[in-house]
Amino acid sequence: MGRSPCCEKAHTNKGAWTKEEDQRLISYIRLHGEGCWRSLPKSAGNPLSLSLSLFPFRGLLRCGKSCRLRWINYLRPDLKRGNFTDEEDELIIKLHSLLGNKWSLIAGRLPGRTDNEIKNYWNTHIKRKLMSRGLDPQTHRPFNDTYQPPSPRNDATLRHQSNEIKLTTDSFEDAKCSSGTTEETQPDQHPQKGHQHPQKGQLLNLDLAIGPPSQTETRPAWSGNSAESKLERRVAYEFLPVAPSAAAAQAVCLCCQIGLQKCSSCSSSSSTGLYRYC
DNA sequence: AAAAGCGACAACCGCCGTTTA
DNA sequence: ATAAACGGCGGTTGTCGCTTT
Repeated sequence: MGRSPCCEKAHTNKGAWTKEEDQRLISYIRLHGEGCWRSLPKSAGNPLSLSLSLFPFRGLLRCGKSCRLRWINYLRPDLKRGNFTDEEDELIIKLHSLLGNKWSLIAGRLPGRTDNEIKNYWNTHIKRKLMSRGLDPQTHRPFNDTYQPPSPRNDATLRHQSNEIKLTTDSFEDAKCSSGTTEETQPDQHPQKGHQHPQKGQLLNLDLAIGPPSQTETRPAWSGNSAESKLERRVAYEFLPVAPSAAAAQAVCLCCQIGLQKCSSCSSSSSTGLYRYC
């Protein structure tokens, strides 16, 4: 019954990666591509490999999970290194206000950035930045504002919504119908002034389906049937005032929606394109 | 110069949904 | 049908380097 373990934990390394290990992992992925992390340590660590020159990844004593993390967060060639720009800052803040701590979803909107990187950056920089503005980093509302918006920020709420989505958004029609049925996700019902969530009728197109091939290459956002991808769909449709097809025709891209920059699809102005997913 | 404090970030841990034997 | 591993994610921790005292 069940599978056999991918690696013997007693014989795997832990802690910081060495340059040698990195090189072995890179070599392995160049040969075999990403994915199949389960088989990676076996292949990469196969002592029967003929020579180090032919099998430079030989002797990689790491568990597949660790290899995946190292690759995704550090070794991937498309990673953008260096400081976050102000635009990225603001985008992260906007996305966090909508998605909560869904770092992978947020990272999917920031080409070359990883969820771990964004999470760390959030905890070390943006939290403080928001607090200095007098805003609660979790709710994105002023500290003296006691209203607790029912949003996807709360994990329990998330799970609840994910379950709900299974029942309500399995099709476009369902999504359309359900968008107005859930009390807790009606942003326009917040009684207080100054609430930052977009109003119903103010289309918020996160463009989760056709984003650039950053991290989404291996995770097509709309194709899955998981609770997560359904949640993405829900977020995208949350504020749709009309049928999705009609909404798509009117859609304004994310960058324009949050006021970062204009783009040719949404206005006559040109765009420099960093977040231009239109 | 040394110790303490702090910030940044890589890596680990544990959980959850999915897959597979 | 079931149990166990996989893959992915978010939260947390450990470590390193820089700054301050």
